[in-house]
Amino acid sequence: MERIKEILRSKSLKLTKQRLLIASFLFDGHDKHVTAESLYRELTKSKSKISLATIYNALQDFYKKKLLKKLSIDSEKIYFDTNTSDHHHFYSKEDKLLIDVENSLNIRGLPKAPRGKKIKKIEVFVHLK
Amino acid sequence: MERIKEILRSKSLKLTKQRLLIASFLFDGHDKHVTAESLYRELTKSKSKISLATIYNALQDFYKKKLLKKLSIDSEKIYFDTNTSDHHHFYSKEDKLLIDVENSLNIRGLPKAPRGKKIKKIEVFVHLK
DNA sequence: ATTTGTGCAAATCGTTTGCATCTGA
DNA sequence: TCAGATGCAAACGATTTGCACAAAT
Repeated sequence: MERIKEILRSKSLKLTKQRLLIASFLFDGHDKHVTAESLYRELTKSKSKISLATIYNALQDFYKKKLLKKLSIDSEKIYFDTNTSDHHHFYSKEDKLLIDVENSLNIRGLPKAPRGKKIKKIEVFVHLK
Repeated sequence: MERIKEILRSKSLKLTKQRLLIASFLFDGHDKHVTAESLYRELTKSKSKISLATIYNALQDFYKKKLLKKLSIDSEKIYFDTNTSDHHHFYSKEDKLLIDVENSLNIRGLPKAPRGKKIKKIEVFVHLK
């Protein structure tokens, strides 16, 4: 728990009951992929009382402080990834399944970015069936 | 125009005024990336009368008939691509710019798909800044 | 004549926001 | 104390849908 508090403190995020609840779940050492909805279901499963709006706010706050990565793999929902390192994903839409693919990928043959533009990041989604 | 009609007929899509308008614009021989909104703006720029709902319906119909590719690069909107071949994209969120990257990409180091799953397609988005 | 498409407006869904109230520093 | 967080409910924006009317086969 002190580890969790330290994470929030290091980002100047106030240690509220709700944020501690969310952060404890997200940053338990295991990589996780969540949506606001899935996180809400998970946290309210136990007796915890927290509103969906607070979840949305917290996810945005954590994302802005770079504690989470945002994945726009599907126009339907926003996924957040606790693994903030450079990596890719397997995605199964029907199973709502996201699996990390560590960045061992070697991509060759990429044209250079249009003039005036730089490459910010390369995102590879491997869609499964 | 006979070419456009043939495209729709080959997919058993009725030749309505609105679909011909949309298809003529989309399949003019140049690869295009559109959203429902951008297409609506484009088509109503001239005197053409067409409703946004019809655009949404037509895009979905064309997509289901594989005349368009759907790009979920951004959780905010759905982009449709008239280039239905296997290829990738540069994307600049701020410029709302999508550029095709022909499939000369060579990706190595990809882990095998989880058991029971097959790879449907690999989508590479190169985010620009 | 029958099937299919169109176009409104209303409904839906994920997400954001306004605001009164509460709470951590 | 008091800036910042919470939690409703209302607002939002993109997309979908129900349904009466119109058009294509």
